[in-house]
Amino acid sequence: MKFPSSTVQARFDSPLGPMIVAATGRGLAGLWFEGQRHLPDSSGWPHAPEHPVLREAAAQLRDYFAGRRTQFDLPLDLQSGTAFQQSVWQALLAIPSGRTTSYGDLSQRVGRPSAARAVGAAVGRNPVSIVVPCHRVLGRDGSLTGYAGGLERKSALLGLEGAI
Amino acid sequence: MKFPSSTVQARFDSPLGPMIVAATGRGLAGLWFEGQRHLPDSSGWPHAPEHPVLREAAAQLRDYFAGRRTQFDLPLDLQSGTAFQQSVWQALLAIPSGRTTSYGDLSQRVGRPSAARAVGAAVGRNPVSIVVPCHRVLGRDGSLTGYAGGLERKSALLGLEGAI
DNA sequence: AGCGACATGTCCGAAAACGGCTAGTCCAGC
DNA sequence: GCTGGACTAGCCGTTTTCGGACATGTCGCT
Repeated sequence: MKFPSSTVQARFDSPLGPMIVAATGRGLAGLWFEGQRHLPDSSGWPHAPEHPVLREAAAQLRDYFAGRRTQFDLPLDLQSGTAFQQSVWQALLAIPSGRTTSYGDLSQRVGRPSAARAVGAAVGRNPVSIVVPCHRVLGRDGSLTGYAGGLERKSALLGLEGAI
Repeated sequence: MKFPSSTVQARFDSPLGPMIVAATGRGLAGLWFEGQRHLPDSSGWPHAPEHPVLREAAAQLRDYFAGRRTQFDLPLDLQSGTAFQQSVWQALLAIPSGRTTSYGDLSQRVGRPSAARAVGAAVGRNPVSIVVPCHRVLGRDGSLTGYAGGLERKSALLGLEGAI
């Protein structure tokens, strides 16, 4: 969970609570609910509400929460994670809106069939909530299992996407 | 021992063997004998022999080894160390050429009178040999004790400075 | 059905090891 | 007596190591 010193941030007020958006020179690098688990220390990042990537992200998020958008079109910077984590996060991007998958399924897709548990840990560290749809991963039996932002938010997001 | 990704390096041939010089945007950040202890991994740093700081450092070092210079005038970047290490390295800069001091004395000057041993460890990690004169520190009884570049080089430097 | 065991990558805290030390003690040698 | 070497026991920041805890799933037993 390491971010370059050039990272900038802004605040975004979502229907599910206030969020922090972060970007680097390469693209959107973070999106967290305030107070969620695994929140990085963002105190050193300058606030840049006018940053083009942050502005565009906020716009698309507003559309998403309004039900007018089902997928995002933004440059992403996922380099904050390890190689394994990045491969997992990349795999998350392939899950379409309205669909869900399981940790075990993901582990197969990533080429580590027996690392379902490690995949769970990696999914939990996803730095870009919502845009990288970690909320679309359920237990094999369909249980909600967990969400860094709280299970209520997870089910709210799935409801919004019509995947309940 | 952490250096920013913007670090650049060059090679410098000293009478005591080849050395590596490194600089960041803030100034001279490293000067090591090839193969010495605690050598950082410099393989990722671009070579920039024409970098102004590196050029000037090489020039002053040539003068130093020729006996034409007893102190250096260069911007330094010591941020690669912890707060404690930086305070120790800073204290080293106060030791004039031709003079020596002891680890215990340094520990007092740094405000940690009983941390002589920790000071020893910090001195050993000094990233900028010669310019930050870690070779001017001896045991309380005047013994050479140690030098990351080898004791021969330590005594050679002290001889050059007329401090034997 | 329910329960235990095992596989897996990463992070985090705790504990131990590791030094470019020193002051103190104790003995040989002169 | 004085000196010097060997040994000891504290000293302390940093680095390394180690043990759990996780957003799981499959297998084999009861």
